[in-house]
Amino acid sequence: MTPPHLPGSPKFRRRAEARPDEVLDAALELFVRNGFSATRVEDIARRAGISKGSVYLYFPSKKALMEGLVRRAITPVTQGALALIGKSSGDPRATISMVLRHLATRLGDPATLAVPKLILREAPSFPEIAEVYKSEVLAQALPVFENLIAKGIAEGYLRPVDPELTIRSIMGPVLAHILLGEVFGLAPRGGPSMDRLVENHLIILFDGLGVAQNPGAEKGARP
Amino acid sequence: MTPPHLPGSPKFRRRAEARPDEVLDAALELFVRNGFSATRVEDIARRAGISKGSVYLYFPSKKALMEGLVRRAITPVTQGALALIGKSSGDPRATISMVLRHLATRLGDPATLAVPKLILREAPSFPEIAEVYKSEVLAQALPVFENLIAKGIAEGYLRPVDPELTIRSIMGPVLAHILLGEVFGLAPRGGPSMDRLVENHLIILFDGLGVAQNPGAEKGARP
Amino acid sequence: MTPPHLPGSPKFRRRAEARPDEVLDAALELFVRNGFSATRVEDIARRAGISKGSVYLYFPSKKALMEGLVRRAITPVTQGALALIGKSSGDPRATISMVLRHLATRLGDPATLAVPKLILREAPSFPEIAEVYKSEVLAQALPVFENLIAKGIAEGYLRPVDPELTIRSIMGPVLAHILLGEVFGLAPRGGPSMDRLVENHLIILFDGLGVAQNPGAEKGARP
Amino acid sequence: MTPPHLPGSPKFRRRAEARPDEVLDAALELFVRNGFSATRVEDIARRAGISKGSVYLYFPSKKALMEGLVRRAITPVTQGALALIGKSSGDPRATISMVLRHLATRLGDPATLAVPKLILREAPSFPEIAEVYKSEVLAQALPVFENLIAKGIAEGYLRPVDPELTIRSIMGPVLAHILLGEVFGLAPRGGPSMDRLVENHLIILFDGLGVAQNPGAEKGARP
DNA sequence: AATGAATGAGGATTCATTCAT
DNA sequence: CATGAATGAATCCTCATTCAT
Repeated sequence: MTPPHLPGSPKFRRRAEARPDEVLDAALELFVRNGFSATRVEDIARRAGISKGSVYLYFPSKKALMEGLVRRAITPVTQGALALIGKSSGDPRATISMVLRHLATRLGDPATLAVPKLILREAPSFPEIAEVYKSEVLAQALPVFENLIAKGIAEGYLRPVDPELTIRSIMGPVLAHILLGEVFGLAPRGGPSMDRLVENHLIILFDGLGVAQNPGAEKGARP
Repeated sequence: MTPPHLPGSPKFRRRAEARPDEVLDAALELFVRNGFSATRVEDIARRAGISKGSVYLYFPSKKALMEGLVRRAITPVTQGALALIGKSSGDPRATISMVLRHLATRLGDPATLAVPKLILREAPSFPEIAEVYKSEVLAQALPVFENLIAKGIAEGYLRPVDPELTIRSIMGPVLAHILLGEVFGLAPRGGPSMDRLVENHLIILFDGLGVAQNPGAEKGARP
Repeated sequence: MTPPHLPGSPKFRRRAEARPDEVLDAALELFVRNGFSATRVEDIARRAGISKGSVYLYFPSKKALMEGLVRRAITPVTQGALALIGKSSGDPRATISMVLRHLATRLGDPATLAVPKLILREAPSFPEIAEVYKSEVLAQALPVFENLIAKGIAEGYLRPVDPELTIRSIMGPVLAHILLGEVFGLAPRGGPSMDRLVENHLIILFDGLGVAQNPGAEKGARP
Repeated sequence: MTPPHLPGSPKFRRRAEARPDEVLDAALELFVRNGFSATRVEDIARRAGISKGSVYLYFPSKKALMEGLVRRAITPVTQGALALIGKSSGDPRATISMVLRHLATRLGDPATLAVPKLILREAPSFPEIAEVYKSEVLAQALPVFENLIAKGIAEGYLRPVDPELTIRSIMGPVLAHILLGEVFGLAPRGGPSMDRLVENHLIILFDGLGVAQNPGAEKGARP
C-alpha cells in the first residue's frame, strides 16, 4: 500500500517537533536582513524547509512571528548578564569589566545579536513589541547597573557621576562598535576587534583619556 | 476652487522649485516612522501636499526617494563637523569636547537625526545607499578624528590608546543615549538630558570613572 | 486513550456504520447555516466528532457531501406525503387539509426543513442537485396534487381553477410563513404560529376572504 | 505626445462616472448566481469591464459590495408598493388585487428580483444585512397590509381572519411561484404564467376554492 | 505641470485534499 | 481505520506605477 520512497518526491516529509523554532530562525534571519515588510512569508517557509501554508500551522500571522521572535529571545538574554552582576561586591570595576566582556562575547554571536538588531529596525512599526523588550530586558537590566554604579560611588570606588547617564558611557562604545560593523561593515584594521575594543574602552572608562595624574594642572602643564 | 496663479500674489504661492524638497521632507518623516516598505507613495504625496502622480514628476521611483534623501543629507552634515576639527591644535580634549557638544546639539534636531536613523533602519535593504553614506560621511569623518587622537597621544596629551577604537568610546555614549530615547522612549529622570549626558560623559572620558590609584583612601581624602 | 473496541460494550461505542450519517448531519447543519462555500470541511469533521482526514474516508470530496445530503433526504420526504394523498377520495378539501397539516408538522421539524433550505440556498451553484430534487421530489408530488385538484373540480367539489397554478395558492402561504421566520426571524405575535397559519389559510383557501356577494349587508346579517 | 489609440491597447480607458453602479450590477448578478463566497472579486471586475484593483476604488471590501447592493435596492422597492396602498379606501379587495398585480409585475423583472433572491441566499451569512432588509422593507410594508386587512374586516368587506397570518395567504402563492421557477425552472404549461397565477390566485383568495354558496351544506350536497 | 483613475503584479492568508504514521 | 501535519492553489486586498485629461 505504501508507495516506494522515490527520492524525487519530497512531499509530506514530517520532521522533528522543532518546527516552530526553525520557522523563527528563518524569520529572524530574513527580517533582520530585509526588514519585516519586505520579507515574504513564502521566503521564510522556504528557508525553514516547509511550505507557505505550514508556517500558519505554527503562527497565526506574519506579525505573530515577530512576537514569537521577541518572546523567545527575552529570557536567555537577561538572565545571563544579570546573574553576574548580582554577585558583585567590592570594587564595581571588576564587575563592570566582567559584564562588558560577557556582553561583548554574547553580542559577538550573530544569533544573539539578531533580535536586538531586529527590534532596532522595527521598533517604530511595532511599538508594543519594543515596549515588551523595554520592560522585559531594559527595565530589568538598567536599574541593576545603576545601583552598581551608585554603590560604587557611595563606597568611594567611583567618581561622583550620574549613574543613569554613566550607563551610556559604559555600554555606548560597544553599541557603536557593533553598529559600525553591522550597518556599514566598518571594522578596525587588525582582525577580530570586539575584544580589543572592550579592553581599550575599559582603560579609558576607568582611568580616562587624559594623562595628567594631577588634575587642575592639565592646561599647558607638560614638560 | 483654485485661484488663478497670479505671479504677484506672495501668499500661498507654491514655489515649483521647492517641490522636490518638500517631497523629500515628507518621505523622510514617513520612512523613518514606518520604514521604507510600509510607507506608501500616496502618503508621501499627501503629506507633501501634492498628488500621487506628481511625486513621479520629480522622482522616477519610490527607491529614488531614498537615494535623494541620502544625497541631500550628505554635504551639510559632514562639512559642519569636520570644519571645526580641522582648526584644532594643542590639547585635543578641547576639540573633542567642542565636537561632541556640537554633535549633540545637531543630533538633538530631529531633522538632522532623521537621515541617520533612516539609514540605520534600511541599510540592509539598500546596501548601496549605506555604502554612499559610509564613503561620504564616515570615511570622511572617522580619519579626521583618528588623526586628532593620534596627534594628541603623540603630543602627550592623551593616554596611549588605540585611536580607531577610541573613537567609539568618544561617540558611542551619545549614540546609545539617542537610541535609548528614540527606540524605547527611555529618557533619564530629570528633563532634557543630552547636555547633561555629554558633560557627564566628558568627565568620564577624560578623567575616568575611577577616583584614584588607592581606592578606600578616597572618602574625603583629597587635599 | 481509546479503549479497545469490545463488541459487548454498549456505551460510548462508535458505530462505524453510522459514521457517514453523522458526517452528513454535521454538514447539513453547517451548510444551511453558513452556506456551502463558507463551510470548512474541518468544521464538519469537528462537529461530527472525527478528524478532518476521516471525512474523506466516507466522502471523496466536499461536494460529495452535498450530493449525499440530498440523496439521503429524498426518499422519506416524498413517501410520507404522497401515501396520504393516494388514498384520497370524495371531497378533496379533507385531503388538502390533511396534507397541509401534515406538511406543516413535518416542516416544523428543523431536521426535515434543513435540506429544502439548503437546496434553496445552493441550487444556483449545484444545478444538478437541484435537478435531482426536482425530479425526485417535485416531479413526484406536484402531479399528484394536480390530479387531486382536477378530480375535485370534475366532481364538482371545487371551483373551476387552473390546477397547476392552484397548487401554489395552496402551498405558497406555508412557504412564505417558513421563509419569513427562517430568513428574517419574523414570527407573528402570539406564540407557535404554524398551526394557526394553516387553519387561517384553510378557511381562506376554501371559503375565500370575501364575506358574501353583497358586501355592506354583511354586518350582523347572517341568520 | 498622445500615442495613437491602438485597438489592441485597452489600458487606461476612462468611462462614465456610473462605475460604482456597474460594479454593483456585476456583483449582483454573480452573487445571485454563484453565491457570495464562491464569487471572485476578479470576476465581478471583469464583468464590470474594469480591473480587479478598480473595484477597490469604489468599495472598500467584497462585503461592502453586499451592503451597497442592499442599500441601493431598498428605496425603490418599498416606495412603489406602499404608495399604491396608501390611497386605498372602500373594498380592500380592489387594493389587494392592484398590489398583487403590481408586485407580480415588479418581481417579474429579473433586476428587481435579484436583491431579494440574494438576501434569501445570504441572510444566514450576513445577519446584519438581512436585518436591514427586514427593518427597511418588511417592517414598512407588512404593517400597512395588516391594517388594510384589519380595516377590511372591520368594515365588513372581509371575513374575520387573522390579518397578520392572512398576509401570507395573499403573498405566499406569488413567492412560491417565483421560487419554483427560479430554483427549479418549474414553469406551468402554457407560456408566461405570472399573470395567470395572480388571476387564478385572486379568485381563490377572495371567493375560495369551494363551490358551495351555502356553507354547512357542503358535504354531499351536490345535485 | 498636475491630477487621480486605472492597472495588475505581488503578498498575506485560507482551506480542500493528501498521505505517512 | 483514523489522524492531523503538510501542501499549494486560490482568493482578497494593497500599492507602485502609468497616462489620459
